Amino acid sequence: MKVVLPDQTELELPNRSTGLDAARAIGPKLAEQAVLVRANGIVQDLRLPLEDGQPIQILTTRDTSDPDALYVLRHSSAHLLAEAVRRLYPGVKVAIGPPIENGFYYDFDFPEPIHDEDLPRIEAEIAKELEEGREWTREQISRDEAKARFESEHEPYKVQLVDTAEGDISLYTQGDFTDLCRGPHLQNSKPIKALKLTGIAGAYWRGDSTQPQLTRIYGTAFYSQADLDAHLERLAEARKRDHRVLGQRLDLFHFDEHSPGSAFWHPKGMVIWNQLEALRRRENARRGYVEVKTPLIYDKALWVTSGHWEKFRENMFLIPLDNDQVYGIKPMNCPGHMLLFGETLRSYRELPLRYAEAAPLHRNELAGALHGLTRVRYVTQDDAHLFCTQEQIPSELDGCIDYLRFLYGRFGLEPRAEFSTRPDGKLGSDEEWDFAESELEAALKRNGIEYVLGAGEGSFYGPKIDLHVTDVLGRSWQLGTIQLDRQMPQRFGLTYMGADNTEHPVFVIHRALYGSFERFIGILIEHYGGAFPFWLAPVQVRVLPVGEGHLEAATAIVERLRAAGYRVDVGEPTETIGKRIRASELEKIPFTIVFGDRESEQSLAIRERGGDQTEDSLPDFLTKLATLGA
RNA sequence: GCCGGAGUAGCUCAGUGGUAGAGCACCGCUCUUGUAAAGCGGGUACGAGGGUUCGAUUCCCCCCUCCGGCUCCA
Repeated sequence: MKVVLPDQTELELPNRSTGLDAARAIGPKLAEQAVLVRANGIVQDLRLPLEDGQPIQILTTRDTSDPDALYVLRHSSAHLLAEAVRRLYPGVKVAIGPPIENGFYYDFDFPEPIHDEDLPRIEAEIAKELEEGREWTREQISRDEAKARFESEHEPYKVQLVDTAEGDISLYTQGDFTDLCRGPHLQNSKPIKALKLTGIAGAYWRGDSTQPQLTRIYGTAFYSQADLDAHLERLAEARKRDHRVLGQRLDLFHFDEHSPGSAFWHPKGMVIWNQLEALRRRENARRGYVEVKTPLIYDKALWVTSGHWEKFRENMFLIPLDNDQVYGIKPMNCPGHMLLFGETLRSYRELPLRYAEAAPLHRNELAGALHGLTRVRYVTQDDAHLFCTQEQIPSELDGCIDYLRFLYGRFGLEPRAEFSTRPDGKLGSDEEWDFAESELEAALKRNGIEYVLGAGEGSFYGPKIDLHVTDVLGRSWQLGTIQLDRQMPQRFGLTYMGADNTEHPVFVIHRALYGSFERFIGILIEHYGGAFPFWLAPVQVRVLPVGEGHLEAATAIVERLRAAGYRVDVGEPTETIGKRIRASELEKIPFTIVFGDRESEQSLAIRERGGDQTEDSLPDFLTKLATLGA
């Protein structure tokens, strides 16, 4: 047989040769440093046979930043962790231990809880393993054999995994630890030059909250200590961009224990909010939306009709009244909009009817799920409900997608699209979902949007197109969403009178493009690292009089700029000019004007955020600002 | 909600079974400033409740909040 190397040369090999055989055929050094092979672009264990004619690429310990090379390193590291834990904690049961983005974890069922202080001890045990050196061997056995083996080792989680696995089972052994594992793995532990355990957390077996909770140990590993150091440095840098840190430092918002999950918006934070609101209003109007306002609380009967009582009650704040009635504070606007639409018999001439409302919503999120602005209980969606005929669905979806592109382009955000399909416990029939899902998927394809499938991730009333972005800590958050809903209008008995003088069912598209103001602003803070573009900056220009004698002239400049509509303040000369410039930089104000003896309205000393300095007349500066406006 | 961790001044942190300290911020005074921190002085704090103890910020219990995960979701 032969395989094709990356430089297109062909390598002749005996039949059934493995990746390692191929490496050996090229050179002993390569064989020693090899960590895995990419065969036909797919990662494969070095111990597995190649196929005739395949293009192959051998990755080595020198591919220190290749994601696949890191993956295999970390996967093997997870096995070292398990070996160490089994030695230190007799009676522990092992579950699973995969590599993940930036590291790896292993889930254990400990007889006694372990704590942060245990980590150094485990790390030391792993260091010992690394010092001794470990080799991985791979074997393939039948399912029955594997099951018997893990049963005799009293590893119930492994037995369960075997039960649900398909085909033969592969095992990897290093030291005295054998794990059920698909691989691939390193040849030996030599390439693991830096390994660090990063934390302990609870995690449900198989990600299911009805299953027992296991103890997850997180760690990370690299091909060099320098890479680990750089990784930790990046984390520290990311932390500085964290919207919770910047929100405080830039005086944008805060949280108080008297209302967990509900932000207090400071004046500077409200500037950003209001800029987003203005953009939304302007663009909604341009795109044929109409603004409405609906109640915040409704009786139980409304929530029963909408399906929220059945599907969403856990997340709702309820208000019991004396007379056995219960009211619920709205977690979504849709039921109110259904009532509004159904208030009168609608004509086909009125459709599509696009109701927009950015009302406060309250969702009783689990206490442990709250997270800065990205997961709050008091949430404000830039919500809209598009009531339309079946025929209008494609064009309405196209309109939403166009709007999305416009909006995200405005901020330079590049979200990932996810197509979320029917969940367990959906409302409505499979046929209705077939239709709704096909409409959404067609819209994605028609508009050339790449997406991943979120099977079972849809809302209880309809499938969704979701937009996700990643925060500085690598967590993915959903922002915008477009959902097609047949259920809600049906439940509210909504119809329209067609041109044929009969009543037809109404469809509703639920759509929020920012998603929520809170989460969107949280993401923007991190996206810009607090250095907002001019049109969003809470303070756009600060004027600094050099001394007391310049305060009056500086204030006049401020007034001129304010009159032109800009957000401007003055930094009074209570401190040295150097210190006030520093403060202005730390507050990330786009322009700082220093005004002293040398300046006049004809020659302003203008410092841009970051330190660049120019000289400009006030009228020219105003002209320049106009080009930066929203 | 679950697992683990943490709550000391506005912020970042130190510290103790005998009621606490620093830097920054803030306030006052001095200086009168030229593109990322001028000098001196000053005020302010042990998350809530209960217990052990002569005495608890410190030890124990419970609650709350926050942090890292899990689950869940804009």
